[in-house]
Amino acid sequence: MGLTLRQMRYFAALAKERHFGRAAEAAHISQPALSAQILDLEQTLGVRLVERKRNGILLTRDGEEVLQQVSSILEQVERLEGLRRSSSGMLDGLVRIGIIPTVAPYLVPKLVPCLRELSASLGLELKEAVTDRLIIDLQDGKLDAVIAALPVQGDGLETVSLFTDRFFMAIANNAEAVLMSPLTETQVDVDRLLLLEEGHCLREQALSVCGTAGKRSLVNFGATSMTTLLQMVSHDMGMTLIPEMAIPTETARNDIRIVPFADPAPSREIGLIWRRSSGRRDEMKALAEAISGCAPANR
Amino acid sequence: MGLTLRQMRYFAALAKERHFGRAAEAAHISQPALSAQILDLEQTLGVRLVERKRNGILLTRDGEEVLQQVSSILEQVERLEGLRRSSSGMLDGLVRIGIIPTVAPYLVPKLVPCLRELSASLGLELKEAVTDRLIIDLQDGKLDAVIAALPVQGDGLETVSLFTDRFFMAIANNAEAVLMSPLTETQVDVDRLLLLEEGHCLREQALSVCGTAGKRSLVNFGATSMTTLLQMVSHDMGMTLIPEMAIPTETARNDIRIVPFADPAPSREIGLIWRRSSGRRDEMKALAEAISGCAPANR
DNA sequence: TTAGTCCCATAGGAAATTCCGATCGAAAGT
DNA sequence: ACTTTCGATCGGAATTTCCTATGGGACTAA
Repeated sequence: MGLTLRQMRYFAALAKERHFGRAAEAAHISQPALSAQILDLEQTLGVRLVERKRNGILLTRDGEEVLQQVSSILEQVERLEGLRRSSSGMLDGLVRIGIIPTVAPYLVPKLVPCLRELSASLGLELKEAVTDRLIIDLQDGKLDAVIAALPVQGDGLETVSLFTDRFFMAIANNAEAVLMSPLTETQVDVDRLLLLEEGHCLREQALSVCGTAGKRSLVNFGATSMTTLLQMVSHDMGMTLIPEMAIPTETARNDIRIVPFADPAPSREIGLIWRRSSGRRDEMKALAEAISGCAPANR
Repeated sequence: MGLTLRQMRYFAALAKERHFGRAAEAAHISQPALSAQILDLEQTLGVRLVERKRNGILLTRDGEEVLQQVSSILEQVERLEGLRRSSSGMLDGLVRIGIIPTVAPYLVPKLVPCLRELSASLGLELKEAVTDRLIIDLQDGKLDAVIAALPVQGDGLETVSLFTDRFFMAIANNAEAVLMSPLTETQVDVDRLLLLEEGHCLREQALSVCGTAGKRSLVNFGATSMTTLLQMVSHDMGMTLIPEMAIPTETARNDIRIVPFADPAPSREIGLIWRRSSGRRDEMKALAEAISGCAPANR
């Protein structure tokens, strides 16, 4: 076939010992075995590498040249060989996590210090995008895990729940409309419901919660983020569904009123998703544990 | 044992095709064979390299890293493999030749253009030293061939004659001593015989020619070169043996008289010497041919 | 659900490579 | 000539690699 590491290793030994017998001993093989491999190497290279002399050998000029290259190769191989990951504890190296936009701003600030505490040798790389995009990237191997609202569909994915995030309604403090608390879906003025743009799962969830499955001709500004949405709310342009985890951040100003829903309060389930084939099930479970251990405490 | 090129080649194929079946095909082996080698590689490295998915595979981050190294190694190996000397015509590459001091100055000027004409792709590296030194270097592989006066002794050497170089006597034009021409050895005033320093074969040859095998208490200035020697001659400090090939160069000035010996004229045999084990017998024969073809024409 | 498909892993035996011990042959030294 | 040294060669054993056939998981399509 052509050129094996075995041949190179033996050749290197021979070049070092300058003697077939001793080189064979150093390589822990018999002299004929080494002899044959060297012969083979010479043949495949089409070059005489060593000069057989009475007292040992001498490298030909070609041999010297080849030795250079072989040494370099062996060195590199050795470096590669020394790579054996001790497959130490879980959560090592770089982990790339994708997070949906209606979770990221509220979770990330808690998540980062929390995970860094879990493992100092953990590199985080975060990406924010809508669920579909994240799932594609996950399946393409561009991400290691995704944090999104369940359920999520896609081939070869595995999922674990992180926490439940209840929904509330947000309305301007000085709103004309008055909402009873607790709220029932019938009270929602669908025409005044503000939504995120297409693609955000929260948009669909809001529509679902407010029982507007049918009538789809509603005012639809298509905001880009929760923050934008709530800015619109505070200007009394309407009302919007807000996840519990977003409340502390988004309602720091006091011009928004949060109205709870009547039991059973609607909610979304935030989960961690990864490729089943990644074989990192245990790591992911540990990661999920860490996340849910710090996330709900964001009050 | 650990890490073979085979594994790396298969891994590279797999990384390229991202599919075991296709990679196996590309590598001209069966899918299980490839599978096994990849498994082996993963085991020896102690790292999961690929993620097996329903539709093909995905490299893990470790896999990407390993691929980098593997590619580099394979590239280097390929470069090495492409080294196969076409073992083209003889006399290629660099040839290191050692020449004794009483030949070099007169032969080299002819030799260099002559050999360059023989083969354009021939690199010459010349070294001048006394025979013993040259032979040691030859045996150590520091030289490829030696041009010296025969016979030469040393293990594992092979020899071919280049040409015969007759001896003459050189004496000052206005010398007090008068020499009959042709000369017989009895006419030589041994006390006035000038010699090169120890180590030069010409010194011994001169002593031998002049029949001074026994009496060794002669004026012995120990000159470093023929040129020095002849300068001494021209100042009538004595006479010296001069090889025919040195005459044109050394007697350009007209203050030296060259006196031939009576038949049979004494001479030295200049030959080419190389290691039998070099396996370059044919090249050496060709080289010798080239040298003797240009050398005697130095008149 | 059930059958079908895709894809990689495993199993078992065949083929190729590599290895060893014994021996040969060339080159020097005694 | 006799011995020593050292690499090459030989024949068969041990190991590695390979192939075909099959298994088994994960989706898909009835």
